[in-house]
Amino acid sequence: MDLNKLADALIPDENVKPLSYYEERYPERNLEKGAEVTRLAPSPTGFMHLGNLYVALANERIAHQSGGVFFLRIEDTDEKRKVEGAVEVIHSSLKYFGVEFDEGADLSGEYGPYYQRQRAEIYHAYAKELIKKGLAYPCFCTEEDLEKTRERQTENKLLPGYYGEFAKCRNLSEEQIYENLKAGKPYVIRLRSQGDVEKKSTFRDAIKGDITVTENNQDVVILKSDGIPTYHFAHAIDDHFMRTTLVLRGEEWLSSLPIHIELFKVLGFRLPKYGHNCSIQKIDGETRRKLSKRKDPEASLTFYREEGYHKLAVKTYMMTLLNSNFEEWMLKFPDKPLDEFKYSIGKMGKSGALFDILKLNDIAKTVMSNLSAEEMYDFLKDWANDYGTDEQKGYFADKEYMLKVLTLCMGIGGKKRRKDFVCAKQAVEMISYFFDGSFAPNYAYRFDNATVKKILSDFKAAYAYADDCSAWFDKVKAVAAASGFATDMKAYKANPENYPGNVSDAAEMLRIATTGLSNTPDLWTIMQILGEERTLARLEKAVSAL
RNA sequence: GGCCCGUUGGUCAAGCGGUUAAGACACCACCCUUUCACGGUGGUAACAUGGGUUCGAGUCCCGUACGGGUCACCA
Repeated sequence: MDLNKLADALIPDENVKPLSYYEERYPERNLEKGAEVTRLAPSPTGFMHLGNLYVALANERIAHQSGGVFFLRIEDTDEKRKVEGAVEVIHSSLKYFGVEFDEGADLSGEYGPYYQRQRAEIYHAYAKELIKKGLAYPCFCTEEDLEKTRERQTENKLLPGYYGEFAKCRNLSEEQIYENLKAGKPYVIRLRSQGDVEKKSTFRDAIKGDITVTENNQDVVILKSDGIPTYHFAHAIDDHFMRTTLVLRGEEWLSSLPIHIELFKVLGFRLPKYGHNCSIQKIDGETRRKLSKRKDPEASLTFYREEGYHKLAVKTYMMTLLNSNFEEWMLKFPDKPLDEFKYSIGKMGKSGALFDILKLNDIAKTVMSNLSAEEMYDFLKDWANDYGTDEQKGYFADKEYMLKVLTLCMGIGGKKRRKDFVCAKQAVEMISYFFDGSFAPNYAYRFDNATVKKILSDFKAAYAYADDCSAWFDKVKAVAAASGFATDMKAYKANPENYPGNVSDAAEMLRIATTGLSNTPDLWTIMQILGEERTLARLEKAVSAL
């Protein structure tokens, strides 16, 4: 059989050039020894998963830390999953979290094009080469054919797939092939696998260590009937010509590693290093499972933007999951930028980590507490502009006032910063009581109405805006005492049964009356910020609500 | 079901044959505090399981259980 002729008949692509052209066009990168070239290769589905950020961050750190290159390649070989504007989403959402590419789709770069659809010519050149060498062949099987053999295989408990005796088109005669072509039957190009499933070997995975791999024996599809390559084939070609040195990807790829190993071998390419990282999981009732795009809002990167999580918080949390010794480092050097941490692949977890939003929240609180009032103002304002209600947007009209509120709520000027704010959404809601339009208290006192009423009324009568903090508190004490409440905490603790309550309880009533909440910063300052008129109005409102 | 990967407190995890089995989050208690927080101190809590190997096993080997992944003209 004339294989050269067959290759031309099967893949009539005029753009195809001699193979040496591609090797010259995409030369070895001129990098320092030890520099790693890594990549992120997502499908343009328009959805960015937390897992995308997770693996992107690892790749980015490794490349940049080693003086290498981190690039973006778009795996758009599946027409059905493609979504308009998806690449823009990839860039913007990763950029928000501080992950940027050196080259790739929609960026410059010498190793492009970075969209797989635009690389058809290269795939075709190598598919033809394989055909010429007898290492690939056309397959005319229909979906039904494949389905039938699969059924037969499962019935007989055989390994499913297209291989050996089940590879019906593997040994088609020249006449049969041309007859099928003439008849216009659609076909795919399959690899003529040389592997043997009985043969196993150990493979060094950068994350998991030594793993055992079985040789591939599947005649996998390398070119689909529309002439577009499958992931496996595109991966081998692209990562070779983009000169990737380390493929760090999700562990769902581990099982197709044998295919990739054979493809690289058959194409005559040197195999890159591989690291398969585990996915972020979530506990769902009794069972753990992967964070699901459909079921879990927190799986989406947009979730963190909508909630207003600070990017540093999310990035820091990802790092704690990514490298087990990161957290220790961070605690030791709280002021150093993240990128100074020495990232190592060896410290990546071997088993899937459970997503813990409480831990994220804790980190987020610390990040937020380190902002200045101005930074916080900008951060919250940006969030409100994108995701807040009109009313919330209005909070930022009077910057002076907002700055006062934030300075108080963050505890700036005190010995220690407060850590009340987790994310922008929650922070903005938390300070809503400073804005009359949003003040909708749900008074929940722990004492009976008569007691509360007396204390509120007494305080209202005594309140003077000009009082300083200690004069103010003396009045709180006096009011508490007038209702028989303990003003000496030591005495109260010794014999709590002797009193209806203590100053703390009285202060809580005042706090609830003026803010609607039992957890707020210093009350005296709140009243100072609100001003005399509004403070009295709120006390009045609370009294009449009783 | 076959193949592959994994299993240390509720969670993230140190640990590389001899440790009182770190640390962080969460939880609880106490202290600090004129109110709310922050902070400080302390506490509860773990090597999935059964066999080996060894003077000695969370660490090495085998089995079992459980969990995860994967078996496409999807990536």
